Amino acid sequence: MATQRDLPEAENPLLMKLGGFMPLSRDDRQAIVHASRKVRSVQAHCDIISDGERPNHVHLIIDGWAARYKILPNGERQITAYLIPGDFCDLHVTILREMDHGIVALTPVSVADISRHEMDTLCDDRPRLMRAMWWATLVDEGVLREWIVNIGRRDAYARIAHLMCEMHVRMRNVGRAEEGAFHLPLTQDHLADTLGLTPVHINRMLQRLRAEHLIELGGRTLTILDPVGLRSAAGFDASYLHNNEQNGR
Amino acid sequence: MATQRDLPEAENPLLMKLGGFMPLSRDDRQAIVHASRKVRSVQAHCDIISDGERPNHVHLIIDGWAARYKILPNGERQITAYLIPGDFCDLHVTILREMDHGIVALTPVSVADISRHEMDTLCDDRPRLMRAMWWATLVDEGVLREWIVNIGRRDAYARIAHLMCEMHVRMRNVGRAEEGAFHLPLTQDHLADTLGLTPVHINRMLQRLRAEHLIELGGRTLTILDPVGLRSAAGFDASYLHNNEQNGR
DNA sequence: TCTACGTCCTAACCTACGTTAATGGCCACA
DNA sequence: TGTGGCCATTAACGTAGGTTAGGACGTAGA
Repeated sequence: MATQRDLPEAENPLLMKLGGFMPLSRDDRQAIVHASRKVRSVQAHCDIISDGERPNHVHLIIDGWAARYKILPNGERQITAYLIPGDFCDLHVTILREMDHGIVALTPVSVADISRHEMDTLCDDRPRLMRAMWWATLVDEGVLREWIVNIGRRDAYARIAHLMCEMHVRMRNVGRAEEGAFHLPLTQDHLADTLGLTPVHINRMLQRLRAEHLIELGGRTLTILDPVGLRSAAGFDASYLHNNEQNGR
Repeated sequence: MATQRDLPEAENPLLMKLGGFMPLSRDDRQAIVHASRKVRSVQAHCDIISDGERPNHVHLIIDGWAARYKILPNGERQITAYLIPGDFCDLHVTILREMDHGIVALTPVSVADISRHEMDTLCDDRPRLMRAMWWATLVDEGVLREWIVNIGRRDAYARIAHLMCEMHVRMRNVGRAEEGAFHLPLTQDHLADTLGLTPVHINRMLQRLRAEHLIELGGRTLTILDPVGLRSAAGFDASYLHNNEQNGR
């Protein structure tokens, strides 16, 4: 399962992500490449970590999409985050007794398993790296807050547009988007479970976004035809993503 | 402004909160009491930290209620968290360039300002304490996720009930609730801005919760008359709060 | 070639919640 | 002893989004 070939630096998504926050030394970069060497494959639709589990490793997404989700007693599902290359599933969850939610692969996913010990030495030896990973968790928290705002205070149309804007920026940050087009492997059911809507209504709003020439969506690829229009429909302000580079485009 | 009298241990909410996660040594306890000695008062309705600010200190709520909030371009407000005694406003926000939201005092609030330096030495010298504070931030994250589930997938009635259950557990954890009654200094407008509803509809649902003898609410005090009934109306499962003690009651 | 299944799409109808607006209680302050 | 402001409450009415139930299409596997 585990391949031992190191990813070339240019393809390492964590490197790209953290590099967008602060410049990293050659040693820091190599330490990251080294830490993410043990890559494992997970099939689509399989849990990477299940609710109630107590993981021994820290899991880092190298390739593919995953979703954090919770199941309600009545069987309904709420997705609380999307995880894309460069995202940690459970950066410090070893402190808690057990997972209070599950993480499922939406596509075939490559995960790097990083042992608790390896993580500790990484943080101890490389304070700048630790700082960069702190930054990443704080951004994740900011994203959670923005999702609350999104679901709580925007209508269905703006909600979808906002999610698209966010995922576009995040995909660009790890070199997974170009020219406003990127891989969005979500069904309308996923979108519904993410945004607190029904699949039927998601469909209606997608039609509208298409009719207004803001997006093209098909074959699991999203193309943003009119970035300015989409952002204004969403009321999107990227500052909560705390990127160094100029935000938005 | 700042009073120099140390809070007696029994009244220090952070001590109570962290103690609910792991037993703390005498030295750890004194370190916390010492760190929270510089207490400052903030009037109700004033920002403790404003959007865009870059705080120099870490702020710890010692007494009173505060709310994290974001304002949308159209002027609407979404509250993304309630902060009660023992909660940090911005535990590691010094890493980010600036705040991406504001924090407002809902009642007169006592805040302890802890300098960045003091925080660092606390973490360096007392690894157990650092671990306990990690735990607290992870729980905060879990709460954010649960709020997404709450707003996304529960109806208005269950949403309100769920918030009440959560705040009850959290208030109990810091010794601020007894016999199912506690101080809830929120207007119906606050509840609306928290739960993605309108004040009018909040009112309707409160009437219903009262009519069904689940709660009493008045004079800024919430009394939970029927804890089991309220929890079942909410679909509340406290495991996301990761307490040591038996959850729920 | 047929069947099974997942996904997208649409239509008709329904309801939980929003909107607007008015009333009354309470309390601080003149 | 008023008066203004905040807050809770209620009613009448409007609508965004939910529900139910289909049909069309593509793909996988027998």
